[in-house]
Amino acid sequence: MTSHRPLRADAARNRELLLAAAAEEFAERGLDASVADIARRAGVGKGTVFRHFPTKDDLLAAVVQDRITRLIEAAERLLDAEDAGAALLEFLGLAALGQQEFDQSFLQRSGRLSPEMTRLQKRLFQAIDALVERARDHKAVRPDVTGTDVILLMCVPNHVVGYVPDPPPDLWRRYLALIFDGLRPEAAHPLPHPPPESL
Amino acid sequence: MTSHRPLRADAARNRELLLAAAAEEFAERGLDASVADIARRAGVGKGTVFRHFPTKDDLLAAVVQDRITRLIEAAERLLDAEDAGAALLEFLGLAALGQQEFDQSFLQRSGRLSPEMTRLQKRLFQAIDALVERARDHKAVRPDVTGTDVILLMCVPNHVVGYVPDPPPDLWRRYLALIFDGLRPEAAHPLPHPPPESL
Amino acid sequence: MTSHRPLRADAARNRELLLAAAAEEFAERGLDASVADIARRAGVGKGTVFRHFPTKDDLLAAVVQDRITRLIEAAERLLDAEDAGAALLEFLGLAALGQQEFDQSFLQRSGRLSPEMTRLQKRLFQAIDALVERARDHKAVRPDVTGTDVILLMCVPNHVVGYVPDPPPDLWRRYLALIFDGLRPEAAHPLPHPPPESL
Amino acid sequence: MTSHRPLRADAARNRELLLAAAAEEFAERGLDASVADIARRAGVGKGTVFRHFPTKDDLLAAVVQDRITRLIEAAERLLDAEDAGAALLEFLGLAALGQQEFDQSFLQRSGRLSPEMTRLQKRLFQAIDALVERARDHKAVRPDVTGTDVILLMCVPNHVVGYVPDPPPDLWRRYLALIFDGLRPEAAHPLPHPPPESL
DNA sequence: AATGAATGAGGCTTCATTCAT
DNA sequence: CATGAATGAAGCCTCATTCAT
Repeated sequence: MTSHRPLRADAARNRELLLAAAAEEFAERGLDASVADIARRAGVGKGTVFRHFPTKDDLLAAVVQDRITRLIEAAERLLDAEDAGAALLEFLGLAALGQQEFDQSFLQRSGRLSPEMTRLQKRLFQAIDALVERARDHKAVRPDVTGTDVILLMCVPNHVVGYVPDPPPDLWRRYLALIFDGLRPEAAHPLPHPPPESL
Repeated sequence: MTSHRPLRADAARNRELLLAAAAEEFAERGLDASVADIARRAGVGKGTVFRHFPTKDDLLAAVVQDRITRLIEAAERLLDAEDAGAALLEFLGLAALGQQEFDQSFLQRSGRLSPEMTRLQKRLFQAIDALVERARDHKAVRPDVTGTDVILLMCVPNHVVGYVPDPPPDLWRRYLALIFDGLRPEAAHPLPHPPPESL
Repeated sequence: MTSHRPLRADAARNRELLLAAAAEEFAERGLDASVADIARRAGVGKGTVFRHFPTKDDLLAAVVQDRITRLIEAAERLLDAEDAGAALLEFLGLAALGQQEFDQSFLQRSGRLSPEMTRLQKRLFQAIDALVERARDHKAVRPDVTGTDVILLMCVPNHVVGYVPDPPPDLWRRYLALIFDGLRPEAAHPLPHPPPESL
Repeated sequence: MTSHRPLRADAARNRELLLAAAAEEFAERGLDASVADIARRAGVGKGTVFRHFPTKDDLLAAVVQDRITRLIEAAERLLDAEDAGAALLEFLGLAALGQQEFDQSFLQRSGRLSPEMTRLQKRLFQAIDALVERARDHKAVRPDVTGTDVILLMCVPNHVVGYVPDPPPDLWRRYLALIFDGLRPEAAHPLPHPPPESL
């Protein structure tokens, strides 16, 4: 997909350096991270950033695509797990871990996504839907919870940890556990509103 | 506190228009919302913003103070409610409702707050602590949940709704209910990480 | 001259307050002194400034006119003094004293002066020319020095004192003395350039 | 000092263009000269100014440092001249000539100077002190005149010429000569005030 | 007539993006 | 291809001036 001619070795390496640097910088500084800082962190010139990614937004999109691809792999792999509840929990853990502080803002901008990204997003959402359905079937998750709910709650652990001044690196596990307990059947009270149709 | 002489009628009106416009603009665009846009939305000139709020940060602070003050009132009033669990739930509902137009990100920046704001923040947090303690005493909330946990989760319902394209106005209730179910004793599983000490 | 209808008593008083405040503020802060500060110093509203002086430049012009008028009086009075050299020195002292720190910038803007100001300026210059001529006739001043030279050097004492951090209030007298010694015949060496024709 | 790697050819050229434009603009408009005007005069974009000088103050500092460095060289070189009086006069001439495009108002603000600038300023002042002392020893200058006096009077010739509408380019020589005659022993009258201690 | 609120042009600075080297 | 210099739009803020009260 979108397979342009293969990059020269050093160019490919720069691309990876940039993606890594951008991910870290966006994580630390938010979407206002400056291109200059990203370039510096990657050890390349500012111009090189724009050779690889015509736009700052494109760079962000590439970072997001990277993440989303890994999430798809994880989700699809976990569909074969034995314990459906544990599988869902693990997926959410991987999602939180992989995004340490990286705001899932790509969800927000469904509108402006590239076709490629839209495709990937859809595939991820389908995998999550399937994970949730299995967990629901196994009574690991309450029946009134949908895949969309889980998608929306997926980024909560990292988000709330962002409010803590110097957060311990595993603090997100606490909030993932709390959220997940809310998805279990045991404490389920009727939900006052139906789930949203689509994202 | 900070009660200067009463403003002229039109000035007072502009101040309110500005606070409202700023709250909306900050909610929609985040903290990067431009002063010019806020001024336009309020229907006043750029300079008028600075007559009322010498700095963009001051404007933000005023919006936040507005919100926080209402939250304090609600929390302290609900401390006298009969049903401690229902009181906590209602508080969280009021918080979500009031914040529909405003991301609670001010919690994040304890560092740069004015003394006045720090004072208000502390008072709000104490009231929430008390609400949670009462709810815990009444077994409406699991024993391993702290006030700080609730403070951190408080802004989740609105936050996740922000990811939904054209959200129904009451959708947040669904996610508040899910979160709250996670706080109940019934589904409690051991939490893998202690709560953060302070914010 | 420019005798509009006489001002009401309080208006006249405000005009004086403003002229005094403006003179001080311009002296301390330079031409960047803000109208708001002048108004505050005079104890009136900003709007009142503009009622009396349509423009900040007009206010400055009025201050200057005030000074220039007093200088004219002094110069014309001193034309009758016995000792022509002492008279010139005294005039320069009065000029420095009266302008304590007030930059003689009106000289600089001969172009944009009002007719009234041009008239006054011309009258002042004529009086100074006469003072210098008399001093020259009495051998108190070297023969190759003109009135224009003196006009140009008139503001030097205050100007250089402006470079001293916390100047003693009479420091300008030192530099006036040095300048004046340069005008005396005793040390006169040939001047390498003719005087400018006009200002 | 502060010798970074050599600039690219075009960048070096722009830096010089900017320094020249800034010197002219500051000379004409005073310290309020706008960065935009300086950029326009140099024929570069506004942003380029900030690439070379992060702050307007830094630009001013660079201009001043340029001037001051040349003055130091001149002063230290002239310390070896035979005729001490002629040396001082020549120094003042060079100062006036070099400053034709730049008001020496930086002397005024010892407070806000960078350490580097303070160092240079001190060195210049020491050299001038030495020049004056030698001239005094050779009876070329009256005994009651100090280096500080000369420093203060140094910028007078250009300053007064600034009041003349279309000044001939060498007019400053006339006023330097007049000032210098005031420093000679021949016309010395007792000075009514001691010199300032320091700048 | 006085006040001070409102206005908007203009100043300094940042930063995504373009382009000469 | 990579670099970093140049650009200019856009942001925050100040202040002379206008105008409703």
